[in-house]
Amino acid sequence: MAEKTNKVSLSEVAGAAGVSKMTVSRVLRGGGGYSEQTRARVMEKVDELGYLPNRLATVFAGDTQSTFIGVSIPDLGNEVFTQVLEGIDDKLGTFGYQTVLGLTQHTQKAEEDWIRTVLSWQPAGLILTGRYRSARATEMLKNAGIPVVEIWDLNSSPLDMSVGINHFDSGFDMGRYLVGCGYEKIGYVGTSHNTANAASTRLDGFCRAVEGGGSRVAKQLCLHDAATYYTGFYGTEQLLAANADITCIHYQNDAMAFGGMQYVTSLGMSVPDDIGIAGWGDLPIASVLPKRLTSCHVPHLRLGQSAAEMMLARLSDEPVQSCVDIGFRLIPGSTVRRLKNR
Amino acid sequence: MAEKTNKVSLSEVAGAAGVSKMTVSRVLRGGGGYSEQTRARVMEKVDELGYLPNRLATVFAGDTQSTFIGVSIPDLGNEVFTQVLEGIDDKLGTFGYQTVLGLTQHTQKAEEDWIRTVLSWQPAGLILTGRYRSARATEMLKNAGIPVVEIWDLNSSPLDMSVGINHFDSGFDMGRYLVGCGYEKIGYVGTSHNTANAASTRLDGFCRAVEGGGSRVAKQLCLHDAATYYTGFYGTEQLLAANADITCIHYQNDAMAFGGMQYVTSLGMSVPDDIGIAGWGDLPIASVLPKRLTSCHVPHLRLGQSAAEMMLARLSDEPVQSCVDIGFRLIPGSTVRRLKNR
DNA sequence: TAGCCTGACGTTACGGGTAACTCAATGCCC
DNA sequence: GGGCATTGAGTTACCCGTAACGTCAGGCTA
Repeated sequence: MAEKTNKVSLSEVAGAAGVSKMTVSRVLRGGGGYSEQTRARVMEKVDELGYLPNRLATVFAGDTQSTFIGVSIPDLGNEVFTQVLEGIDDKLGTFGYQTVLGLTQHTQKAEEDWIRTVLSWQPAGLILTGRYRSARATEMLKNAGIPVVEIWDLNSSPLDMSVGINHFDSGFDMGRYLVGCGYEKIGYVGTSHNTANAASTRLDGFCRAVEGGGSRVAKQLCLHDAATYYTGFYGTEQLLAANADITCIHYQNDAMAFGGMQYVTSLGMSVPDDIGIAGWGDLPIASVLPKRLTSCHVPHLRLGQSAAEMMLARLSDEPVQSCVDIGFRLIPGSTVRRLKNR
Repeated sequence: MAEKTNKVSLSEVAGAAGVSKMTVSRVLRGGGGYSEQTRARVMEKVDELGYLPNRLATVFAGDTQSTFIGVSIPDLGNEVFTQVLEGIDDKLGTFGYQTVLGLTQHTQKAEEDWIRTVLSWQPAGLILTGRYRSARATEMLKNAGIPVVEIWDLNSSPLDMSVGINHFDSGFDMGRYLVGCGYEKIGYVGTSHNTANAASTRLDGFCRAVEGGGSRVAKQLCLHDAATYYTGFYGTEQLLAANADITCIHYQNDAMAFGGMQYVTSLGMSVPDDIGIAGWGDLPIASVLPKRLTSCHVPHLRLGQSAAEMMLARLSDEPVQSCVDIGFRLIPGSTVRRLKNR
């Protein structure tokens, strides 16, 4: 690498303009304390030399906060999270903050390592997905003394702030709805990287509702794979191979549901006459399907924006509600049938 | 905000351990120059106080490079870019670098602003999507003296390094293929945020091939919207409303192609008997469709990884090929028909 | 004309690490 | 026991901005 990045510093500009670096600093920050003549000469040299300030020095000196916000999400393959991330980055960017991305790959180890590293860069705050993390990570976060927003899972006793939805309730509602539609043997296809995450919380709620309603979850299939189209496809194949009498399948998200729907269609089955399909998340693909996909709408973009807003409010010392339930809405759709009896 | 982040510094650890901060620094970096006894006592205090190094200080002092890599992509709603980003972040993370995300929203202005800001944080390097940027941005990049990888569009005379594909050729191949299939009136549906981007370069190549082959592009529809499912759906509606005799439609990407396919299917048309559909990018959704979608495969994840590898190589002063063509592969698929004549 | 104020700057110190240097104590050889 | 390398530390300077304070000339007041 360029042995000595030929960065132009304040003092070089100062030297060129024939003033002290303090004067240059004053001109650049525009607080006054210099003559118009000096300002013009300084700005001329700034342009000429292509001076770019070194924010490291400012933050390092403790004169100001950094404008980094660390944002961790599990992965980018799941559209659910990319939408949340887009909402966050959009809002943060508008207010001059930068997103430092962390992909935790659904492991606490990766998250802990990332937190340690990113904290060493003195971020202004962190936005983290999920509520379950290692004790060491929690301790570092507490010691860091910076705002932390935990998103996705609503955390009623957050480290600092939290915005998300109640995944248990969301799963429960879906379970109750499917039971209410008259389904008695219901399957579930999802992925499982570990047991402490939002999807498994939804599954818990789902099972509770289904079993409480007198039906049963015939089979929960948790594949160790990405939660996307093809996983839904082959997961459905596996599920039906072992449980041919299942009449309805709930999926971890809409992408998997679409994959599953493609599989059952390839068998010549019809949705919802032969089998019911329910997804989750109300992803964009659902907008072009011939039948409205039974799903659960979550305002992903809004969730991300809210998280960013809470962070920004905290950073400017405004009052912040520490726990925000962004809400969800069950979408009945037409990929499950409504039986008359019941 | 916490008035004075109670960060533990080296000297505090030094004070607690009864040594100088230089000794603590030596112990933490493990280069020797201290006794086992001292090491143990220092480490004990480090753990006790929860000391986290301040990387800002190190980089600021110029003793070492930062481990930030700025990565800009147009948006997160296009799966094409999220895959690239995932490839980049994965590789960078493995080698201890952090991704600072920038979403340029397809505008040079946003990219320029982001570049200016991110450069002030002294990143180790930048990875930028696309090859067209403002003169001012280019100048800043040149002055920065850090490695820059331009991705996506192959740039044969890059600022520094480039990895991507030849979009013109890719569009050309698709055009030639569709003409070869016997289509004579072909439509195109894409989006256009500005004219200087990869998609429009593909469109240029596509038109050239189609017209050179004696067929014609009956209508190019460039919507000012996100390049995703629903845009493909309603774009197709618009296209066919005005040009009912089009027999084949090429889309900017697979998501739009899928949206379009849903629209024509909703009209009762059959693919490819009544109309041909061709996408681009070979996105995951294609893996579950009943008919293989005619498309163009691009190794997105690999592209991202290559970009990161080139960056890492440059950062460790290894020789790097400055221009890498990652290649694409036309996927004939079965959503276009092959006519016998021609 | 001394005294005070103000505008326009310069000077100094600081932050948290690290390189480069200095220094004291110890061990070892002849 | 004196000379010399080795080990285990401490000391100083520096990186780039900014806060806080100092300086100095000129204008105004009493």
